Amino acid sequence: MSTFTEENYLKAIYKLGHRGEDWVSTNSLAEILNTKASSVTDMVKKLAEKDFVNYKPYTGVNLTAKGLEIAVGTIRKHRLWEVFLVERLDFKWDEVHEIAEELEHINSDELVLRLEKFLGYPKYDPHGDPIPDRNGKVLHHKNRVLSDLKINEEAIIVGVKEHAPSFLQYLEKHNLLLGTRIKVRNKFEFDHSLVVEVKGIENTVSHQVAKNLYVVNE
Amino acid sequence: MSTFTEENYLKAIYKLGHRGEDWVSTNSLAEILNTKASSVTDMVKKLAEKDFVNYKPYTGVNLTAKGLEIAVGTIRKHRLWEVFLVERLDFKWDEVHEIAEELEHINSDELVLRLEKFLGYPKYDPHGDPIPDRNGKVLHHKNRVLSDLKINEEAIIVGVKEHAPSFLQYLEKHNLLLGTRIKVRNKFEFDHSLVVEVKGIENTVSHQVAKNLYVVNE
DNA sequence: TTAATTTTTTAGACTTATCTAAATTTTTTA
DNA sequence: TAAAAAATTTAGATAAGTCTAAAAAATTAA
Repeated sequence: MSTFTEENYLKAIYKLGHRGEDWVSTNSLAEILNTKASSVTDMVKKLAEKDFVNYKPYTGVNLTAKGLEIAVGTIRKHRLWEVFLVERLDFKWDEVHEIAEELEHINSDELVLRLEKFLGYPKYDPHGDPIPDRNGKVLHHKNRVLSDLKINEEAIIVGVKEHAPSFLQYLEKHNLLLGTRIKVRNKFEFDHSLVVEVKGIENTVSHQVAKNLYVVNE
Repeated sequence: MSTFTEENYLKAIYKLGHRGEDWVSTNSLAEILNTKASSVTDMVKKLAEKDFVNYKPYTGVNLTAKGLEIAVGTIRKHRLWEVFLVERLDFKWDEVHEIAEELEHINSDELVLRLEKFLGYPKYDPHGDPIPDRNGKVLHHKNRVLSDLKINEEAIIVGVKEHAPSFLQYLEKHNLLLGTRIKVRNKFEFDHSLVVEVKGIENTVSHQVAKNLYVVNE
């Protein structure tokens, strides 16, 4: 069994660990968990004792198989609940993160399986993030972002890297929702902004936006 | 704001307080909360400081308006989630208590309102308990139990007083579900058991069962 | 390659919720 | 109504998770 807090630590380690480094640093964890480095050190030792993480002093942590299972399980629950909130309760995609952050810690395997079935076995959450299956398998297909595209390349928006409500609201206002077909018309070296065509209309998009939109060709 | 634990204390005080005594005793709280009297004393002082309860040493506690609101709100959430679990996720009525016990602490007014709408504004949970409305109003119509009926009186089962899975499973096996029309055929002074007729079939029912079934005439 | 800076850990303290054991108050009973 | 029993509270400890301040280790830079 793991607690609310432990699950949040494991989730954070998972998210940082899957973006590069082999060892996740104390400081980076403190930052995304909104806590202090000293608290992280304490907690990480407890997680190591429970065999949820490997911990090397002054180096960092990474997940054991046991820790990985809990982390992915928590993310799975988070994303399934987000689908429920948006598709069944009519929340908007920028309103669900906080609530799902609580719901993800509800502890019942049976509940998750039935929720998944009720929702029709969705593969992605409302932000385009893949939902891990019951065995912890995650699809990782989102390797390109809008700013990677060349001039005249066409693609479809399939996900967002940034989940801040303000970003999601921006996308909504600018017709840049998931599933939208988009074509790069021009790119500017100076500020890395680009001109894109969406539904026949041209618009300028900043680098900040372009690098946070996952796309696929086709 | 109130914590998980505080909500459970307030709920417990509400349940005990609405069954008689003006002041709920430390010991009775300890018993239903599965904790020790000394822990209850500590907690109750903290609740009094937050103005959730009135506390008189060596006498007991009762709820303030603020405490009542939290208690009823928590019960409202619990019962709405139970409806969701049974009606949408196909759980059985004897499987939902534990899960709802966790879900009831999720903190979002908007979520509760949308869940209630999604479920079609149900008035009762799967055990026949009334769901408080958004203003905290609760229908209290279940004043009679099966053992109160006289010989040849007829009634309909509308709720259960006891929620233990073993009791609910017993009722299912004996066709004593909510909505069932029932007629008392005989009553025995000796052990207070009674003979009832359900769908033309006669069956003996123990006092233990009869006093835990809420009924209404007609 | 030593000094300065940054990162990480340790030490000691706080809060919440709990416990056991002892003390106190209330209630019961003889 | 005084003694015994039961209920309640206090005192002192513990565990989880956090904090600040200081010490130690690692990294960067001159």
